Amino acid sequence: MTRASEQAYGKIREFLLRGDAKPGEQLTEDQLAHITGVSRTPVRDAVRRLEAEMLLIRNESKRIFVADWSRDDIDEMFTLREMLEGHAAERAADRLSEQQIDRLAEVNSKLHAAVDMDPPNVVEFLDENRVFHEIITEAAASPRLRQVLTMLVEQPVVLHTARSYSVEDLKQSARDHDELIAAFRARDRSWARAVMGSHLRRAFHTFADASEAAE
Amino acid sequence: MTRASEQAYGKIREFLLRGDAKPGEQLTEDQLAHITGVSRTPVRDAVRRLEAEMLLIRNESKRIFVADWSRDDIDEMFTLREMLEGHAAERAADRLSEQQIDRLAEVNSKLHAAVDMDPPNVVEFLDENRVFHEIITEAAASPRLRQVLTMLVEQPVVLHTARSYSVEDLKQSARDHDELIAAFRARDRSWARAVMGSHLRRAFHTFADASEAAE
DNA sequence: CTGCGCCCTATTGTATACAATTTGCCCACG
DNA sequence: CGTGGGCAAATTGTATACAATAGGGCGCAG
Repeated sequence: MTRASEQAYGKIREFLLRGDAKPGEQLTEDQLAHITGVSRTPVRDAVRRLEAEMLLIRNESKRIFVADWSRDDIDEMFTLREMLEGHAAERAADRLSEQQIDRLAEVNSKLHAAVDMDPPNVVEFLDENRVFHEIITEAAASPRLRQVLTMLVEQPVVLHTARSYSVEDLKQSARDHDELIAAFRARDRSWARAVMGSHLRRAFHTFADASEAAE
Repeated sequence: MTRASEQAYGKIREFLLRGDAKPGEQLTEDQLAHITGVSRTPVRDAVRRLEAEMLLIRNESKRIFVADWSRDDIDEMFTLREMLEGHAAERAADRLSEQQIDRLAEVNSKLHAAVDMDPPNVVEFLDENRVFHEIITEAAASPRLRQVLTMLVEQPVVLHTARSYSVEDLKQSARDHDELIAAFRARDRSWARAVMGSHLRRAFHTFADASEAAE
């Protein structure tokens, strides 16, 4: 996908992640073409990708809607991520170069810094968090695993809810990363998997609690 | 995807699974349009789907090639299936209706029958096997899980190699299914997961042995 | 007033022409 | 003989017009 198609993908994704469209709302290819400034052809490409990531869904007659995930759906998403990223962490423990581990440490220090700001810079936190996890997924050196994990992308509701996380929650998350780095330095597959597992499972509960509190 | 797009997908997939194109071979959209009898537009849709299933890959300049999987790649595929289908089996154990379990038994009896023919009907075996696993995936009632699993589809080389499986290997596979059905009837999640795990891991070794023998 | 069917409109699907990019070749030049 | 530049051909990307299909509303009959 070159310029137009890639641009459409990026713009629509941002549009969805920012929460500009309500879950369940219908979108049309024409609308999206107008928003992105390209024709329907590349928009259709972008929509296919976003469908695969399940940010968009189609009804029985191919119309396009903004995905609407229940709490159970999100639970299931974290469970799948736990399995797959746990596996990725195991493989990464065998494969990460020292430089890559240093890079993880560097990213995580930025993440700590974002938390320590007043107020905490949650957007920065989420960005660095994504990079951190991507480095691990990449190091797992499994094309299928990577492809599958890109589909289990953060949902708008999760990103939105993250803005109300407590500083303590964010700090704990960064500490998890520290421990993950320690596991990698020790080349301990099982440790890495276990930390990743509890990291993601706690993340789910943090989300669920914040989500309930918001109601 | 309606007629043309769906038709293109089906024909190209069959084309690949039958092994009509060699791994690593380049294909062009025009060629595929000619083969499928539709224009490039729906072909491009179909190619996107087959890319997601990793039956096709693109090089750095977007040209299309038949995927070529190493033994390690296939090992990794079975490992991912083991995790995900193991999880699916757990969920299915809680959710399968009695009728669905009966249907599994019915499908598996056809599978036994296909094995008992002389010579064994391997194509029929593989078809019924796929249906069997799909029923379980469906019963897991997790859209993401289902979507992810459809990507971990059988590779041409696996289907091709299956033709040289011994009758005993095929029988063992059908027996695994019998045990899985027993686990479902007992509503025993752990049992179901364990059987699914060993079933798929053995399937990998059966493949790997047959594959080596062929060399 | 209600239910059914038809038609018009909204929306997605397909074909095709053209644009952009990439590849590979050929030839000039060192 | 090798190497690099540039041109032509092959291939993918985009726009647009038209086709097919689904949905919603309106009128008519009961």
